[in-house]
Amino acid sequence: MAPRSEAQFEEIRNKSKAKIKEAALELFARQGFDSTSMAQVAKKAGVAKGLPYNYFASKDELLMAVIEDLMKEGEHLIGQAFAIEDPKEKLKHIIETTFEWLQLHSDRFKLVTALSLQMDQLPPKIRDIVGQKFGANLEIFGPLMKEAGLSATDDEALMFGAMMDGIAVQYMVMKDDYPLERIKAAIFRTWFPDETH
Amino acid sequence: MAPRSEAQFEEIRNKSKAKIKEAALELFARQGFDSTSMAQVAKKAGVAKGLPYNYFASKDELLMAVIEDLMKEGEHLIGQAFAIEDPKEKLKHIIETTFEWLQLHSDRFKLVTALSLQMDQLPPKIRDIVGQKFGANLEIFGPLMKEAGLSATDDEALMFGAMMDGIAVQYMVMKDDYPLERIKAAIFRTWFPDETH
Amino acid sequence: MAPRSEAQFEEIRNKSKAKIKEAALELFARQGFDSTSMAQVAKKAGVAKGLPYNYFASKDELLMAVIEDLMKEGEHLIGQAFAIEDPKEKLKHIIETTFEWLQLHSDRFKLVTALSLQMDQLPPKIRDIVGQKFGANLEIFGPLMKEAGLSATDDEALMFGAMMDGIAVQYMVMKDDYPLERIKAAIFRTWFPDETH
Amino acid sequence: MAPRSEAQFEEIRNKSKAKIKEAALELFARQGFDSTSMAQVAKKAGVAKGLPYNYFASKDELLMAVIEDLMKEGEHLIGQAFAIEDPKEKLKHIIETTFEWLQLHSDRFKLVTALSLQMDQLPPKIRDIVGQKFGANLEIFGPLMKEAGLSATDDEALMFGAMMDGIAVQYMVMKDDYPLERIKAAIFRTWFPDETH
DNA sequence: AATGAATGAGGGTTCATTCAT
DNA sequence: GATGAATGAACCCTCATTCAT
Repeated sequence: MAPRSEAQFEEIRNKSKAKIKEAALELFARQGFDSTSMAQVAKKAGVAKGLPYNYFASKDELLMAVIEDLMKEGEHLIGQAFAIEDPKEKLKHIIETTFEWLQLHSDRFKLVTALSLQMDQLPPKIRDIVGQKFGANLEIFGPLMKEAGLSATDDEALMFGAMMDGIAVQYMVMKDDYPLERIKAAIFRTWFPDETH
Repeated sequence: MAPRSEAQFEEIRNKSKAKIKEAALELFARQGFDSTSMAQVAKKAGVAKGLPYNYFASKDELLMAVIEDLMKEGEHLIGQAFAIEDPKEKLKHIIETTFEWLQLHSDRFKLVTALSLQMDQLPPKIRDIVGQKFGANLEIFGPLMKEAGLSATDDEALMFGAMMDGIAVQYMVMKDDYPLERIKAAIFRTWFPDETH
Repeated sequence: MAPRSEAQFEEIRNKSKAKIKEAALELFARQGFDSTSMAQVAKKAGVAKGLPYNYFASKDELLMAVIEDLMKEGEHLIGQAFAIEDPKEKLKHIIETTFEWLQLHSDRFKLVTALSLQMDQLPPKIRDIVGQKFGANLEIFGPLMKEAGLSATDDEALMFGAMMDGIAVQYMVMKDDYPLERIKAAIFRTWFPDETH
Repeated sequence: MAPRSEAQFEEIRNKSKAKIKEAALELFARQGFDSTSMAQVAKKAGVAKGLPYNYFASKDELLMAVIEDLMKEGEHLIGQAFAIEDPKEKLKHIIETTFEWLQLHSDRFKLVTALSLQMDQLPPKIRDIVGQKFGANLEIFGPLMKEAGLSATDDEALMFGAMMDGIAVQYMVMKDDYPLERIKAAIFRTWFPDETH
């Protein structure tokens, strides 16, 4: 019989990689990176213990791939927001999307945050990715708020960014005990008072 | 040698326990709980590898003891602040102390935050301690700000608390790259505009 | 396409087998058998990871085939020498060829020698091949030297054979640090003093 | 109860280290280094799987320790021989000891020889030890034979040394099929003809 | 109260081998 | 005949924990 075509192999590979990354993301996010064993990942992905190593050279590389996917997703979202013309709408959209994602995927936020907290002992490559991402977050609200006419100073933007991060962390930790909807409403009421929500 | 009295034994025990907890706190805080081995703790404490198990039934129990001490410390600080009469000064003092401690002991904040993020799989006892602490944080600023005449609504207090937590996390992650002084100044300028700093 | 004839298939098979054995020989010789993976062999041979198993039932069988080829090569060389009439020339030719091959293919000698040293746990078939070869070496110089009038006794031949093996091992280990040319010259000077070199 | 004294611990440690090294030597020698697992070593030594790592940082370090012991033993033997005044007796003693050890411990010779053959991929430290040992062997017979009035030239010494190595290798491989006694007798007859054996 | 040698489960990783196509 | 994805046993090593002294 003829061997499979390159395209077929490509598809198989992609599927397996996706399965593994998905399992890894879920487990890393829920239990933390250190507390997740490669065997667990393989099991959850429904593959043999050795397969992940066909696709990822090490546990660290798997984490990297997972994080990279996450970052791409994040960039995609931001990208979509930046396509919006109206500055106020743009900012609103970002805030809204953030809340939405926070609720939908708080585990993923947890993973990134937990990694950020132990950046010192992360493999350099991961450290770079995560660090750069975190730095970017800091600078995102300043221009946006100015554009939207919502803040006169960088300081206000800084504080706003801190608040958003704080909300995220508090929600990650407290989950259903956290008044996410209330604080979201409060934010919109405070910064977009004219509009109806 | 005369047999030691019960009190003497007690003192020896307490000293050993203290040494071990101190070493554990430092290592857990700096390297993370998972990345710290009991052997490292013992070595840093200057005791034999087996001794920690004379006082703490397991690594988890040691963590618990360490966290409990940390919480006590925190309560003590809050307690000091609450001794202040003037509501505005009380709030200012808490904020200032928070910043001070953040700079002095960001590692400890990191430990607690990292633990909070993986609460699901923490031993129940630790989970309770940490969770309760985090919950308390949420509720602390509301009354204080109202007392101090700084916020009309609970929502504002909620946002303020989130911001403080956000600042903490951002600082833990970025350390010297974070404009801590600037944001601190901005906070005081915003919430305590009359006064000189 | 016309269906290929049996002969064509045969040729294709032989080419693949040859490619794989060649790659295996080179890698086994350079890195050792244990340190060479089947994946490496396949890659070096330019075939898929599974193909070697179409031709060789296991890594051991592949080794066997490689060794067998090596032995055949050796026998061929010996055969050529034995075609020489003059006994002295015959012996000289063998010695010279040995040195030549030692320099050219010390890696292959290394492979065989290394295998010989762990014969106990070699698959029986390999053990037989290697063992028999080694035994033959022992007996080869006796008749030759007698024929050539160079040694009166079997003992001298035995010592001569040991020396040749010793030179080989020492050269394999020390490579360029070993005075191969010098010892070769010394041998000829000692056993073929009349002639010029 | 009082803890054991430092001397007691020292003794326990030494005993365990010795047990482990002994087991390792035997297994490495018999099966080869690569083919021996740490679990096997532990089992043969009668200790738990993890204990060897209390004493040797890695499998390589264990090998190093084993080799070092072997080298020390070798040096001790040579040292004893060098205490002999009469040059001829000295040489005879070395040769005799070599044969004796070869018979008694051919496995150990095998280990060192096998390692020598794969020096390229040995950890540098081991490579150095083994390489230096092998080099020393080359130079030992020259002075000795001259002293003993047995060889006029360096070349003869070189050939003699090669022969001794060759005998060793042949014996390691063929074991009981090898005429060790006969070749030993032949050597003495050739180089020490005056004496009776 | 204190010591540190010893245990063994479990984690990351490799690789010979199989098999559907 | 050929491909390479998939399997899983086995390997090296770490570390929480136990225990005799």
